[in-house]
Amino acid sequence: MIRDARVLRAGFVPQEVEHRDAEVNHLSSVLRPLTDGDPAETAIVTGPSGAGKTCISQFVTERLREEALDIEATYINCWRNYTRFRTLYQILDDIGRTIDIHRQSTPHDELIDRLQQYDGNRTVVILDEADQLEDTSVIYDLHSLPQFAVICITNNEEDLFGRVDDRLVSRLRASEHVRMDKYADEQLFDILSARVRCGLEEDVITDEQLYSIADAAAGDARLAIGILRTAASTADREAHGRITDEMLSDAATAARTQIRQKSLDSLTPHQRIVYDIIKDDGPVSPTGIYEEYVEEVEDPRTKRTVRTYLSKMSQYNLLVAEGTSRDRQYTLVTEATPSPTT
DNA sequence: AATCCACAGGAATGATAGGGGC
DNA sequence: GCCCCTATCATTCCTGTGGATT
Repeated sequence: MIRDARVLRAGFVPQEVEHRDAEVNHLSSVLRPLTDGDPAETAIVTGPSGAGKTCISQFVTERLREEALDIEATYINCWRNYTRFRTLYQILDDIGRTIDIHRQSTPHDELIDRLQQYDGNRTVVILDEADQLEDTSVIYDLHSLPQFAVICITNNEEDLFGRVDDRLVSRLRASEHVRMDKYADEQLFDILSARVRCGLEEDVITDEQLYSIADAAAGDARLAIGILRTAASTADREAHGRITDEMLSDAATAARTQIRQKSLDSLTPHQRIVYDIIKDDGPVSPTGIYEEYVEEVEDPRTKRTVRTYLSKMSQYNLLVAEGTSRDRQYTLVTEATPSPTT
């Protein structure tokens, strides 16, 4: 029933991108100078999650590499923990300059020097989720090196600009912007059916079912494909000839909880306790949370630290903060469960 | 209107862990 | 084993904000 599992995987870059011609052309034109060996501007790609930012960035760079021999590309996901050191390290690793670098005992400056001295091919560096960088100076580091072309991918450009220093902001504002929106349901449907054509046998899933996936995913292509993948693998495992509606709705909830679980697993015990307090007590004020927290643990951390936990968890989309100042309250992110119809 | 209070989050600092060089 | 490096986490101090209190 599964013909080609690759096309359903997260991170698969298709041969043809649906409904993103303008954005693809725009980004291509920014990177075009590279094919003549010239430096290219920094590009910023913004849009909500699952809008195809990562996909078109990789698609464009791959196509560029088909056209010109001497272009390298490296993809870095800055999501979580990506410090300046690790980012630089990974870039160097990808271009093969880490042979004699020791993971834990090399100064930053040494890494920068390596990059500066790099005299190999022009390289496209895709910084995915760049707004998640702990230390945005990496962008600055790269920006000033002509042999690297940078694509910064971010959900929200203000989040990114708010965290880089002023020198860079003005330069980034001047750089090329590719803005993307959520997919409409029909577009999502087209994307899904293209994947189904390559990935699944015939008649495994109906058009109506694809529409209901598109609807549940609310414009998020990554989520939509995730749902399709999970449902397909259930059907495959149970040796069912086709995907049932029940598998689909299970897959939809699974896809959501999976994302949440991943974030949850990365919490420290103390953070987890704070999370559970909010889960059990519903909307709580920061002081309420802290008092409860002090009750529950042996060696409580400071208030400031708990505040850091709270803002971290909101960033991970586990919590939402409502209200400002004194009436601020924290709640768990309400599970969005869009119903198939309506 | 002035003041107070709870809160958010930046910056600097310190403690601790772990890898490599010697 | 000691020294040097970085990472990571917590703490302390501090500034800014906005609603509440007087």
